[in-house]
Amino acid sequence: MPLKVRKNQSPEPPQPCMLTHCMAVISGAWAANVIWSLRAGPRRFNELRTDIPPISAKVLSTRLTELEQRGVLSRNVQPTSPPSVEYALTELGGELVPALEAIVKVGHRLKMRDEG
Amino acid sequence: MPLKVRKNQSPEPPQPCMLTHCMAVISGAWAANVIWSLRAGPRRFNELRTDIPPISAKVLSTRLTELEQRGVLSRNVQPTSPPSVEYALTELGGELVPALEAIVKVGHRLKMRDEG
DNA sequence: TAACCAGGTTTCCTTTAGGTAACTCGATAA
DNA sequence: TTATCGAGTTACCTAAAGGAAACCTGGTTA
Repeated sequence: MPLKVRKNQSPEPPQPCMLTHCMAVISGAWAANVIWSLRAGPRRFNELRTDIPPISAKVLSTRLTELEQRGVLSRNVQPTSPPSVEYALTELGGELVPALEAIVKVGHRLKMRDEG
Repeated sequence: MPLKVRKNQSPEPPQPCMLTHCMAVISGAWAANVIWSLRAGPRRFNELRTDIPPISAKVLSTRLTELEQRGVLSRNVQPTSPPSVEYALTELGGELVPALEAIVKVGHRLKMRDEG
């Protein structure tokens, strides 16, 4: 007799599409780090590069464009000379911060486990 | 005069490596969905496949192996016939659930924004 | 007038993650 | 004895994401 596929025991139907949707936003290379870096305030392009040394200009640029399109951050050009460009989290972007905090917390435990 | 690179204003030094570390765990394809599916209790291989229809056996198998190695879930074989294999979150895995809940929450807001 | 800065873009290349599909294996049911 | 099931492997292929390095542009300053 074939095994029955048990109904998933969750109290309410889960929403995997929401999960997938949001994961798509934060799982691009360095996306989470960019958001994390912005959580304390606006940051310029080259500041982000020094915050996240291994990121290349190309990937940073790609990621910033993506995140802006998704409404997570805003880009605004300061009319200074030379003009500088500031990136900042939007309100929506700010809502990602608690999620990332939770992730960092688990990161700690994972590292403890890996190291001993 | 070159622009100064402002110090990042965060109150405490951020821990981007923790973030990267943990993101590595949950950002593989369908990894978050697998964990999400297990949050309500143990699940068998084929149950996970029906929970997450687009996942292929190969990727599911890869992901389960990875997640087990990282201590996020446990695998145990029930001596039934045919033997069935149950996957369940470990305590460490359980700590990822609040993070995923936070992510789902933002997923909702992202979707609202995209749709209307 | 040559070099430098900020903030990118472009080109090119490589890797690798992921998808498909076919196959395995031991046990059991028809 | 053939088919089915659960639980995976294995082989193969491809798209696309990411890295490196060079280049660009408009202004500035040495």
